[in-house]
Amino acid sequence: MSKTSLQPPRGTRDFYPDDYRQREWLFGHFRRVAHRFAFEEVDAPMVEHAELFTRKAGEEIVDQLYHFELHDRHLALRPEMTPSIARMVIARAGGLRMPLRWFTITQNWRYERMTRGRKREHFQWNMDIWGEPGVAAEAELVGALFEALDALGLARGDARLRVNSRALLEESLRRSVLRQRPEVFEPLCVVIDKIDKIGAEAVVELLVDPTGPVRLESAQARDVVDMLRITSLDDAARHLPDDSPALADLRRFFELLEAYDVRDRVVFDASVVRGLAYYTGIVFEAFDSAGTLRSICGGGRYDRLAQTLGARPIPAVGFGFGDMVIAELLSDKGLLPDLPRVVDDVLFPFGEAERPSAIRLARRLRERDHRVEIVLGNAKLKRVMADADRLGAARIWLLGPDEVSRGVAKVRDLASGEESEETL
RNA sequence: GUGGGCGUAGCUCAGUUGGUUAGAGCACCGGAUUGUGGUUCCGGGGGUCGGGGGUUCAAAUCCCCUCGUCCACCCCA
Repeated sequence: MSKTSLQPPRGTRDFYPDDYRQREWLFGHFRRVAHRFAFEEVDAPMVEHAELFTRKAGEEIVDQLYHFELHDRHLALRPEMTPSIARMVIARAGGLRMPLRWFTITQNWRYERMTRGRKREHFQWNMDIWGEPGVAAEAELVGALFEALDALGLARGDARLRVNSRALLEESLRRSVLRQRPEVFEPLCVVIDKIDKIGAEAVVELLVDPTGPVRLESAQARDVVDMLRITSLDDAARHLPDDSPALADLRRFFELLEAYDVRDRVVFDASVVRGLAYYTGIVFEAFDSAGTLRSICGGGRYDRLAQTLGARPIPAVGFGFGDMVIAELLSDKGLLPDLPRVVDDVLFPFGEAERPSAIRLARRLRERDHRVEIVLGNAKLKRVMADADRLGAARIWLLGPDEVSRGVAKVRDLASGEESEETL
């Protein structure tokens, strides 16, 4: 019989106590910020019906599903949280007070090639607002994500947000390319998301490819690519009518960011479209200023997702913030803390005769929320002291035959060395 | 998917052109006589050198395959 492999499957991680403390430190910041913004935490199953995720716009994420069939059901591990949130919202849409603010911290799965900052499972903090069509929702989310970056200890200039609006693109294309075939907008976005990676020429090729999903004419494709180079709102305005709602939304969005005091950390960039098909309006992604890592987080407005899933339209906006890239960035900057184990009290019964007294004392301390470790086996005092020291325990309680017979225990403060007696 | 680096004790690594029973530091366990501490000193356990095959009198060392991991490219939340 072959030996069972002790390694976790490729692209997955074990969390030993040190790692887990670091992970909880990060999640704790996510959670505190979410609570400060009055978001409620929710969760959904890690396994969903595969069809919840299998959209047909050519997204890479669909090809990377961990999926399997079981008893004629096609199931998949969630690659992202948004569809599950959408499912939950839609299922109770009639009874939910909108706009609602929900957040999740979940493990997501994608079967993909690993690189720095990307494994096959990762945790993601999601913040979503459902039922609010205005850009106040986007601004609130961006405010929250910058608060998180600040809380984690990053300096103001360490990370920036790039913002665009798919609605801007859609409006300007509606008069030309999209007039006859509005359905190509989603695959078009998926293609132009690749521009940073494969270059403008390759994107044009994909857009005109007669066997592809978009099939633009050459001149149209070049117009689209040219628009992506725009880096100021005023330049973008020249492609649009004065009464463009998308442009007004973006301008208002930037105004609101001033009130959040983050306007200087956000730039307009027409090439940001995001790789997911369901975005419809403002999209954004945060990246480290040095530009050495992948995007830290990203999100945007996805007003048509509910319809796509067969429900009545509900406007929605959200972002996902992964645990891996931010950990790389914090680690590079020396901001990832080494967190020690925390134990308040170590209780040492010298022998089995004293153990019941130690147990009763432990119960009292635990009721007061102390973290209490009872020495479980036979040990020498010297050894127990050294262990308590290394644990970082605050106090050690010595319950010897002498003390217990007098109904007391000796308490030693390990930092000061002071000893006193406490009644048991 | 392509190219490269790495894989030796729990961890970080050393191991000279192939040559006895494979090493160090840290960690772990025990001891330095009586019921008191991260130091010190002494001792100990632990490795089929990632796995498989080959060359050789002899392989951690050379060759092939394979798995894992890291980096770059490629690709993408």
